[in-house]
Amino acid sequence: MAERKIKNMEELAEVCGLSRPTVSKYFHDRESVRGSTRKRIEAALAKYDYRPNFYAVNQNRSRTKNIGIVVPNLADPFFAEVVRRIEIPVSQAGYRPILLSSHGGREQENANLESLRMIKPAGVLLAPLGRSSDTDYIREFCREVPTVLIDCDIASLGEAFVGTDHAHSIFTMVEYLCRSGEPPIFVDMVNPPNPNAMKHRTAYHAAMERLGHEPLEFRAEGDGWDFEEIGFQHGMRLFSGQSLPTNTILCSNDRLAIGMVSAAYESGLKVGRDAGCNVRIAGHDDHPFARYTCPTLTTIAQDYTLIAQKSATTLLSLIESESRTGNREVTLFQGRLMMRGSA
Amino acid sequence: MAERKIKNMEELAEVCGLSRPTVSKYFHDRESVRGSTRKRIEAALAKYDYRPNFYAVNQNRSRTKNIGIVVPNLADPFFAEVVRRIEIPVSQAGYRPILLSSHGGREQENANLESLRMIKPAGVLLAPLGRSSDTDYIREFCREVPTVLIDCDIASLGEAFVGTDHAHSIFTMVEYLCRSGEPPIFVDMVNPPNPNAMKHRTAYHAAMERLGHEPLEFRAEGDGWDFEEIGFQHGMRLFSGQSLPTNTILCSNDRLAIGMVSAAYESGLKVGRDAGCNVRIAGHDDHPFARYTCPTLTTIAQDYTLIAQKSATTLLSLIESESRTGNREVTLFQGRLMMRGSA
DNA sequence: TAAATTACTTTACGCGCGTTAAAAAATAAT
DNA sequence: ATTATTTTTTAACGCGCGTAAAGTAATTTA
Repeated sequence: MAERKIKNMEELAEVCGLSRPTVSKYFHDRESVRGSTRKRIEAALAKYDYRPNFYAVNQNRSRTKNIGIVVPNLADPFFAEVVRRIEIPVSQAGYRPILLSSHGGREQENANLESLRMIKPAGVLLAPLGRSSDTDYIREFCREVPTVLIDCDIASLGEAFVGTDHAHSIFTMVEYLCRSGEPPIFVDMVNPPNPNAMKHRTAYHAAMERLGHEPLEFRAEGDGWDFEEIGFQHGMRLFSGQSLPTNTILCSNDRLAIGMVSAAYESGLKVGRDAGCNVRIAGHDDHPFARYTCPTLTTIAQDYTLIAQKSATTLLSLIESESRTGNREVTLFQGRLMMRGSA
Repeated sequence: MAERKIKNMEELAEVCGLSRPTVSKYFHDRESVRGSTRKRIEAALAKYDYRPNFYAVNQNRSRTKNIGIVVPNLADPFFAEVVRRIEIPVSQAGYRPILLSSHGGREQENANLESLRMIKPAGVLLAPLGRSSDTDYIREFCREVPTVLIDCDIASLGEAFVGTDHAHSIFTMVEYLCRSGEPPIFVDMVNPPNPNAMKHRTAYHAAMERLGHEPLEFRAEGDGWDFEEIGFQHGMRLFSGQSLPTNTILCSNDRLAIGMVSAAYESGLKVGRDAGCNVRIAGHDDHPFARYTCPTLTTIAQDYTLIAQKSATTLLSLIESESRTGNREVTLFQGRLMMRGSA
């Protein structure tokens, strides 16, 4: 392929028989040069192995073609799936996605944003940790970089927010559970590290009151993101005692529910809504594995695809228009009730 | 905090009452300047909001402080967990991890490597797609960038390889299954997109022959990475007919097994090794959810932590020593049999 | 075919920092 | 206090590219 090593744009221009500014123009917009010129450059590009120096290109830009994506925890399938769906349109629009996971920690989230500031990204898609986020720092960050929040809304931060209407989805679930059997007890952690947990809790209370039932709560001890284990442990405890005031459990998220279903199985209880079942268990999120629990998990589906698409297009159009108008767009998608076997 | 905006190192040096080269030296190694000088710089840093321009810093480097991490599919929990454990030591060593997922596709894998080349990384940790990888391209890449392969070995590519001894772990599992019940049938996809699938298959055949049993295979149709669904679909089919020649199923990986367990449940079969059970199902990988299937999944644990640590330290020491000696180090960790309820 | 338009070339400066060599200053050792 | 040593300063060049101005060449329009 190569006979001679091209080390910079100057040399590429030379072998094209063109001047450097023309070649530079080409890289900035291939259509901005005459067809015959374009062909000469592309011929050279095919023959020699040259790529513009990434660092030199970006050095004098106040905004680059990078887009940051920050999520609380990549090992959580919800975020992994969302990210996957965001990266596609971002790449297609000619931007480079920079993926950062905060691993559940506030310091890491700040470090990630700090790290992004250095890169001068065109924009950032941020799924914040929520309660443990450093709101002041994020506010500061948003002033500097066009940012769209995902999944977990914080006050009035960022140019836009895209997420799920949790009040609606929890109400839908509670209403369904009440209608089809005993009213549910709500299970969550004492100090949930994940976003939206509090939203679920208050939505549950509101729903129960609206439907004329007494809210019931079980709050599980435990730290970290190992929700299945926490759900399992507390499930074992709950199912061994006689303490359950109702046969219906609504978990704040699917991962807790997955642990609970497993605990029920180990305890010899039959989960489901059919006659002969001992307990109903429902979750929230439509976790990728919710379809494969035994029985399959009744839950609320958050639309990964819509959330990802909407947030990506919102950020992209924000960037292209260069307008930071300030009228913050909030998009809430409604979750869908996935009636499966467990409740 | 700030009274005056510091826009470059020159200005920072000014407010420190120092010269730019001294400040530059500080950023390169804080210990290389006198204590009193260091304090002046750090005082200024606390007072003003300055960060060296990332692009200018790297512009003239042939190697930067970036380390690329490329995985086949971040939505697969195995890789998500490995990545999480790699990022920590990499950051601590002062490098910046650049995470890229190939989303299961060859083009994306190449695009990721291409993208990394532009960044001039100090090194790359690559978990290749395996069968669908572009071996030639990767070889080319490895010549340019110090690369350590993870999880899936390819010929003699890269400076080192870190993974699991699949032959050993499959033998361990087959031996256990044969000893404790009927010999297993091996289940995998016709065209598995994930790495190591072939390795499992040949290891299964070898193990069965060595133990004096006839190898049995079921190869499932299906495309993509939605292994649970494929396992579920074919499980439903297998369990509805009378076609199973043995009551023991060894799935090539846990995700298939998770789908199979679910299908067994839906088919009214009891999974497990106890009397009264209809079928035994085992997997491989110790997927994060293997602990929560019903019953819990017997599988082989790959040590995420060891693989991540070893690969990170190998790459880091490779980078620091600047030696590309050529004697390729291959590290295989032995998987551990996780005897749970399903087999 | 001349005029008008578009595309390209030449020249030159700037970006923020790395880096180096020689000179000056500060500190440590004698 | 003098010398030796370490640290800092001054001055200057380079990196690869963006970009702007002014001039030249090629192409299109009338």
